Amino acid sequence: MTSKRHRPATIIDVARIAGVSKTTVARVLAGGEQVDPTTRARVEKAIATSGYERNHLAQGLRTGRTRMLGLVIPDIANPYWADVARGAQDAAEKLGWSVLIVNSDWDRDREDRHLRALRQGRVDAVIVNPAGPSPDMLRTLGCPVVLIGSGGEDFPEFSSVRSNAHQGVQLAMAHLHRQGHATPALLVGRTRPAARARFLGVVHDVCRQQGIAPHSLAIEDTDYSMAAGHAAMRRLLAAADRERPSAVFAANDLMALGAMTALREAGLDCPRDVSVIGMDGIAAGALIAPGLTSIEKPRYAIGTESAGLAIEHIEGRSAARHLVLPCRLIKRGSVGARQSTLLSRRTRA
Amino acid sequence: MTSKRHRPATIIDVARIAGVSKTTVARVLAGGEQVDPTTRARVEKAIATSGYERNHLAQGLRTGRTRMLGLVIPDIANPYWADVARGAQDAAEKLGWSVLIVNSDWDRDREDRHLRALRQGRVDAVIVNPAGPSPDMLRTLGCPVVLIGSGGEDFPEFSSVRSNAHQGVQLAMAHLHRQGHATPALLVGRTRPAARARFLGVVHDVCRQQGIAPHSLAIEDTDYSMAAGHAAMRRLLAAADRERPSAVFAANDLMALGAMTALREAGLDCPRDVSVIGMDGIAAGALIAPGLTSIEKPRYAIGTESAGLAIEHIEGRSAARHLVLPCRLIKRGSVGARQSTLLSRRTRA
DNA sequence: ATGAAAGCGCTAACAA
DNA sequence: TTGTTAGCGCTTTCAT
Repeated sequence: MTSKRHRPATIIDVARIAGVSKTTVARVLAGGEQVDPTTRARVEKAIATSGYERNHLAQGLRTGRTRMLGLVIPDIANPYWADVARGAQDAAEKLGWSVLIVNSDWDRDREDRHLRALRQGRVDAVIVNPAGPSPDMLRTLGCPVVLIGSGGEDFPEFSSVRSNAHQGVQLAMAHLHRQGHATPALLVGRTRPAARARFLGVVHDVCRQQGIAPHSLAIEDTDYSMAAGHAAMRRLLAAADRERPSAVFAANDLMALGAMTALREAGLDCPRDVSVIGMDGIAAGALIAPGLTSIEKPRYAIGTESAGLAIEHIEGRSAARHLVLPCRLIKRGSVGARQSTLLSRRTRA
Repeated sequence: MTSKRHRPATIIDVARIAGVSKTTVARVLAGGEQVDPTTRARVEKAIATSGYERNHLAQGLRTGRTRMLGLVIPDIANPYWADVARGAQDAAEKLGWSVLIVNSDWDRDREDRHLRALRQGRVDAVIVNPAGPSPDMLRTLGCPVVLIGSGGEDFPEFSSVRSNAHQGVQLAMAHLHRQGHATPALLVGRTRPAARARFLGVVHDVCRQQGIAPHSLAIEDTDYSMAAGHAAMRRLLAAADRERPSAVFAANDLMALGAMTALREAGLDCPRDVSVIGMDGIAAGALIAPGLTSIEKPRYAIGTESAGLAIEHIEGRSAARHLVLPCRLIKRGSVGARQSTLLSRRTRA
């Protein structure tokens, strides 16, 4: 009387049941090149009856491949990064890979620790939004690295994927322009100087393209939060030295939302009195009235593309590549055609 | 002249450098119980100079433990589940574990496939929000299972973690009651009959506790979306056969947001004319004016607790347990004190 | 077409 | 306190 074993079946169990060697089972498992159809059938039956499932750990140890990708992002609870993660997962899954997600919380030490941990035999490549520029750490990882986010192209040796900020800003400015708002006021965050400079630089480029004098745009320096956007809008409305802008372009949606609140509180109508456009395309923008017009970054695609690139690199194809993905204009109610000055004066009184 | 090796260092390399056996190195790695301080120092130096990092795959294969948890949720891009995931990750990380997240998209087949894949030697336990009731699949997994979400307690054999819907509804009803709204109208989704029944059941229980006749509450059956909530509110306002409710209690925030929009369009003020309370505590609720008062479910805690439970089970402690975590009232502007009928009539006219 | 045997990097008896 | 040895489950030569 043999005692029943409760441990998962191994390749050896299958071999015994089928009356073959484990090599043969392995061959069947591998998509079976040269195995006799009869043998194959026997093995397959044995696999089914034993409930065998391949042990990825053993396979990984032997082959040096885990078919796992590491994804280091600031925070999975942030909707932006959650979308990126979902994209990476979907692309990976389609190719039979998994994604191990870790959070850096924008902290370089945490990021480094995670990168180390991921490489301890767990993943074949990492996709990372670098919190701090630490090329040395990345270089010593000894596995393919794909950089995502704005800092990506600073390290040409690694592949990178980012959204096209220039084209996004252009989309926004062109849309405003078409509605008669050639010189919107700008709401920009000052807390991240690099991001601020990048944003303003791009806006100026676009202005020149559209034949607008960059310095005719009012710039209101503020913070990336809704409260800050609210305060900035109030300042803009209170400024006695210049006319009220017909439109406001906020560098993110949170500020745009704050601006809209300030407008409402001031008894002004959006978009009739002031149009507002944001960037990011956060979900809340669709839930308010009027809906927030915004520039949506290709979050999901950043995920899918970076996963694809990572897997490509692991499989030896291709040198480092730098992908720049287009943004999209989400038209909702917060941008409208400019009223004639007379009309807007009248409604204001 | 020895050629330089570019493969990662193994325990054997370390042993050779330190002039000891790999067992000794392993002992140092394990937190080194009985190793001579001198030897230990030599080994540690060897570890540092070689840049050695433990191979988790090999360790896992040998010990049968991966220190990885599988987390099966409907969708990581859904903020609710992203928060749960973050909680699980944080709790796991604190104990030196990792979490492998996969998405079921509320599809039973996908869920089953993922569960299978996770068990192929990758994770030591799974935490799952079951899309369909499939206890057999879970039983045959051969590893600890923790169920999260409403269906959890249907399988007493597995540990479960869920929010306390009863207490949450009680919080909402009590808050409304304190503000003079004893009999709010209910907005409930009809698409998920089980959830609908559960919600109404709980509301009725709470009514009885508070001495309110359950059937004095108007019930508007609708859908879980914002558009549906909007339409439902309009029906409520148009109903000629009963007075306009002083307050509305929506079974989720999306419906509540829709209701608020309908109110505004009808020229009514929230909360002066009609108070609104929702459930979920979504981020958008804080971004609109007035802020949406809501019952927040303990998403993050569901994650941390379920990860803790899973790890407990793996380490052999404790039998199945069923955790029920409290909800929290987020007071914002959408619920206000009831106006006297006279007053409300006047403002309406 | 099939099998025997070695070995991936590690841990855990057991021995010394 | 330290070392020897076996083996986790798999893939991969190399024989047959």
